[in-house]
Amino acid sequence: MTAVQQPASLRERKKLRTRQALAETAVPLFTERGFDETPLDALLDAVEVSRRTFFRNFRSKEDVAFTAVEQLWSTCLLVLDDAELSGRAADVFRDAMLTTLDRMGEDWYAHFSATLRLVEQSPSLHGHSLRHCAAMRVEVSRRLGVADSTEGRLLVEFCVAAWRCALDEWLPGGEPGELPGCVRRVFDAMPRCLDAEVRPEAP
Amino acid sequence: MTAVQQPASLRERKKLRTRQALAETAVPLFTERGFDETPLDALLDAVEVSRRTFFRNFRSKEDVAFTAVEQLWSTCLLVLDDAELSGRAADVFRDAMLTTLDRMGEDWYAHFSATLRLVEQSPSLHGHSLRHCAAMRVEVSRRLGVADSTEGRLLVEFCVAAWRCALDEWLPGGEPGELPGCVRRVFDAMPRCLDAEVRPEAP
DNA sequence: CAGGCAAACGCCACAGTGTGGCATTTTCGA
DNA sequence: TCGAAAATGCCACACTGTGGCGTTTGCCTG
Repeated sequence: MTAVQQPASLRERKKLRTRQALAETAVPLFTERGFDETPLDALLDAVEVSRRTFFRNFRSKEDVAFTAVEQLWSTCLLVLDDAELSGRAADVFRDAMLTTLDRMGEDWYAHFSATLRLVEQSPSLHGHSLRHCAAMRVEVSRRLGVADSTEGRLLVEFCVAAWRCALDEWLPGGEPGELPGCVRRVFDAMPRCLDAEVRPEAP
Repeated sequence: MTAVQQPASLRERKKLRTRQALAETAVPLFTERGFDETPLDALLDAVEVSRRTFFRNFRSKEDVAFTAVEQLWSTCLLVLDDAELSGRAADVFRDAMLTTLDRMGEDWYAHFSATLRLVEQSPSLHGHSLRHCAAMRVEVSRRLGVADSTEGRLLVEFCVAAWRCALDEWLPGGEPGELPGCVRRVFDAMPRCLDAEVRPEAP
């Protein structure tokens, strides 16, 4: 896994264990019963945790379903911090994301794709996902140092949009090894898309 | 205003009047006291409407603050329906949006900019805004007939992102006459943004 | 114009999420 | 071994959104 193994204190390990139990239980549970149809109490009963402790670990019901997504992005931001920044910003972002994907383990891919399928089904989760993307745009802009120009802000919006498109293309299959290819394909399509022409519909 | 004047029946006029009263009261009220800090009951007391009727008119508390935004997009979709679709999809979208803006009245601009300022302050409203944009992407994709290719989906994402950037540039001033200029500027910047280079930060 | 009909309304009660207070248990460090 | 800090569980509360149901209001026909 990507999480840095910090045995740390017994207390922190225990807290992290309940966090993990909540996240790993939540995704299958929500998938089976539906996100909006599943009361939070169902998860709490399953993991045997009180509401109070849950909300100390996660900000919201949506949050607990997003562990895999947040793991990805926190890793990606670390990669960006360590990367040497030079060249086209779009390439830098794409390569950072590819590096990030390379660091993820097999189990993460399973958890991640399950999360994406879940997000597609629930409007509230979809909204949460979009908000998360917006937050990531801010962080990425800062790290790429392109936040102060129109072109820069447009580019970051564009890159995150491309990332989402790559996920859309990947999801039906969902094979871990295929995601990097989807990312490359979509990023290659970016320059072409501006010349896309409308197709007079004929339904 | 953009709303088609349909006197219709007395009943419908009455219903529409309460809808309008709610929307026009909501934005200043939320602006003054903060969106999350203002209970819905405060608005209901101000307009003297029961909760039941409120939720028959609006789907959520966020929804009532979005009237101006929805007016814009419903008009824009109508413009797209009537427009002859040919040429580059990005240009078609930009021109449709410019036409739409031209149809809006002075009072709408005031309501709209107030709404945008409100959205910037509240996380939940911001999330609602992003979800609304996603819904509009679907509608625009359908109308432009570009939903079936990677380039097409990328383009629509890109266009809506450009629209949001234009709003960001316009908002500080907020003069009605300046928004079309912002839109043109940002759309002109789209091809350039792909070549944007990272700037080695030096904090 | 009278009276039935349907739509809109208001009131009530409920489920669900998220927050704060407070006592209790568990863990860390001295 | 003991005190401090942190995590937990329990309780109560505010707020949003929904459904039931009786009542009012406007519409439309005889």
